[in-house]
Amino acid sequence: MTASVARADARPSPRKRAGNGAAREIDAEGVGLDALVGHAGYAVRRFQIWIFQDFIKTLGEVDIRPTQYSVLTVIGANPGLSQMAVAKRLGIERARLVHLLDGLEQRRLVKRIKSKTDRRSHALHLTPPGETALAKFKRLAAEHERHVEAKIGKANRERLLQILAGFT
Amino acid sequence: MTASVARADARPSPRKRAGNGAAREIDAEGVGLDALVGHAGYAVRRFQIWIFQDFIKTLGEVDIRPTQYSVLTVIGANPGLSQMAVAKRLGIERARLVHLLDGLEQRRLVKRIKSKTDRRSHALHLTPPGETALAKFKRLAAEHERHVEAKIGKANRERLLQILAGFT
DNA sequence: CGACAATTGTTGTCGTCAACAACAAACTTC
DNA sequence: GAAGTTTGTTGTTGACGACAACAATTGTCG
Repeated sequence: MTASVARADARPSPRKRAGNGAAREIDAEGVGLDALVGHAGYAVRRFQIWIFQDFIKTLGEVDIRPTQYSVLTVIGANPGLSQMAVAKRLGIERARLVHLLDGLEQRRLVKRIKSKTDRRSHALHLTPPGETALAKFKRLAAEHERHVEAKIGKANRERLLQILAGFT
Repeated sequence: MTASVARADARPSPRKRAGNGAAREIDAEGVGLDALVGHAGYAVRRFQIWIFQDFIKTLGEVDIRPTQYSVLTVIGANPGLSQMAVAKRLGIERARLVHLLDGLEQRRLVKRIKSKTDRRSHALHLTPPGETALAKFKRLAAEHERHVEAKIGKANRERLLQILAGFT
């Protein structure tokens, strides 16, 4: 079993009300995370929540969420892609992509064009206003990225991208 | 607009059917991610999905998900915590924690004990079988962590934990 | 050629999760 | 004691991942 690693910070920390049978630790200061501190998944989850919230807030004025941004970016860089290709590349299920494209198409950012060579599939394109809008989205996304840099540091952000490059 | 950075890899790559008005890029090889490669959020999201899937699979035999594990770990390390304290510490909404605890209590892993000093709050404790079970969960979680290490490398995993330590 | 398998887009359901809103009970503050 | 706050609870909404099933179309292979 190895030795137990029960408490992460051994700071005495002035307890609020260390009652015996009562609920302790009103604030989150003296609460130890125990084994959680050694788990990459926990840190990654918390960071991902923070980063998405900042993205959503920064792109709030244009009402674009991270997934929508990723879809638009890939279509913009690879016009004519099929829905399957986009879904595969982004790790989105094709069933989910249907709804995403429905929304983007209603907003006149994306067009589904019936393919001539394969009548099952749709060739995805940005509309002219979609191209203009995407340019603005990219500027806002770059601003969001600067928030990330300010939060964890320039070098750390680049190291992070390098470490996780295999998952993109 | 700066110069467009449309394709990430400039490899010729034998196209499947580079039709003009047709859907291209059946497989996900030649599809460029464009601006997404520079976004930490995208890489983090993909990594987080992978890491959670591995966690769920590795802890599949005991049917414990990441959030449940984090709740059990914190309660185990800080017996008597209130629901508010756990929710705050883990960044979970207290409304969500209610359902999580309902499930854990039905499985006899956790007990809600009415606090004497504050009759609103509950003091959270692991049951004896809960303690035993958590020990097993921790062993499985450590195994999952070794999967992470095998995936991104030992040094990279530690660097990652260090970079994201501020979010725990 | 023609039957059978595979693919593409679509619809639907299910479960997880974050974000709110509202509420009763209990506590705090003044 | 009245007003405001906190705690736990219930409910709703929406994004999201995971499946399953289906029609239309295409590919395969005997």
